[in-house]
Amino acid sequence: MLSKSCEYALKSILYITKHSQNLERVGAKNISDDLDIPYHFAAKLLQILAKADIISSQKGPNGGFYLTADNLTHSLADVVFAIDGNGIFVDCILGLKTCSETRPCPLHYEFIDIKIKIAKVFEDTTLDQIQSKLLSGEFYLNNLNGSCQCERKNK
Amino acid sequence: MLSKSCEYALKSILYITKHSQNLERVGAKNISDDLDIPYHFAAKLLQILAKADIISSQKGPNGGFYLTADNLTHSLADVVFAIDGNGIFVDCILGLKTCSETRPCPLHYEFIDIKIKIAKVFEDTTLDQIQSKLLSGEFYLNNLNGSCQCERKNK
DNA sequence: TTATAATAAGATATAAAGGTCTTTTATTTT
DNA sequence: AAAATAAAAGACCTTTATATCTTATTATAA
Repeated sequence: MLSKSCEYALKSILYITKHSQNLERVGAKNISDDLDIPYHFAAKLLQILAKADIISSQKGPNGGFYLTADNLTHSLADVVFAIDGNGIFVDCILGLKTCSETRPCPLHYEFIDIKIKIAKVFEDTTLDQIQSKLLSGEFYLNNLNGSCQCERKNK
Repeated sequence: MLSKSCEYALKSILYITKHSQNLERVGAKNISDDLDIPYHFAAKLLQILAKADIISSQKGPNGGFYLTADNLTHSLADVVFAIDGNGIFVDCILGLKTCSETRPCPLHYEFIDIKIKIAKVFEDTTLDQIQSKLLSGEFYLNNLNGSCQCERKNK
């Protein structure tokens, strides 16, 4: 559905949203540790998001990533678009480039609805709107450790 | 959304459904040519579908792939399952293994609905039900040739 | 008994994912 | 103000997974 990169990017920005109020900064290390994302992979994705002005960053001691009031107005659709592009919102389910109203694939009409729904979920989820929900603790961003963690690497 | 393998497999079985009535046989060559699928890739996928009893095959001259009355009762969900597994129907959008009702990710409830809808489309599309629709010619399984075919290989 | 077409195993290419190292910039600390 | 340090930015490399190609085998109809 989404690339690993995009899953990581979404989890990361949700993590920042939860852990950074009032321009507090969160380090890439914290993000990668808490969400089980390879450190340099997370760093790269955060760079892309920062360049796209979706998140803000600060170098140096006590630096890290944070969200300005403007950043908080972004939706998760902006993140998906920055990492994976708009494929999930528009591409033909059978991968046909010329699939359209005038030349529909056999699943075209059914998947128009689904793709609109998917787009709606991501577009409707803006960071400022979801922040309080995240803080309430009723949602989780990481897997359980221990028993269920089938293949945990020691590094 | 789906793997390339799965896109190819779905297009192939829809092609067979359209071009094989009364146990007529369709060659892997025809399928691969008409749908722009690498020949041996198509052949491998068709093997998997044949082994899973989703399609039928016949070796030798005038051999090929075809659909029995029993094959025609299958849905596209069976094809997706045989090639990609059930991930698209059940996996967490953020890739969390432990995401569930009791430990939901921030997008869990929104995507439950979407995944059910996706499953429903594939499950509801059975080959016998879609066959007449395919024969009517209102749906397309391949891209247009020529102008739009950005990077056509000569082989 | 020959040509045809599916079956099968395995090799190669390409893309995605993950890792190493260096550079830059900002903040401390002295 | 200068030096030390922390953390992001960036270039590049390795590994793994997916996609594609090569070659050989087996079954069957003519």
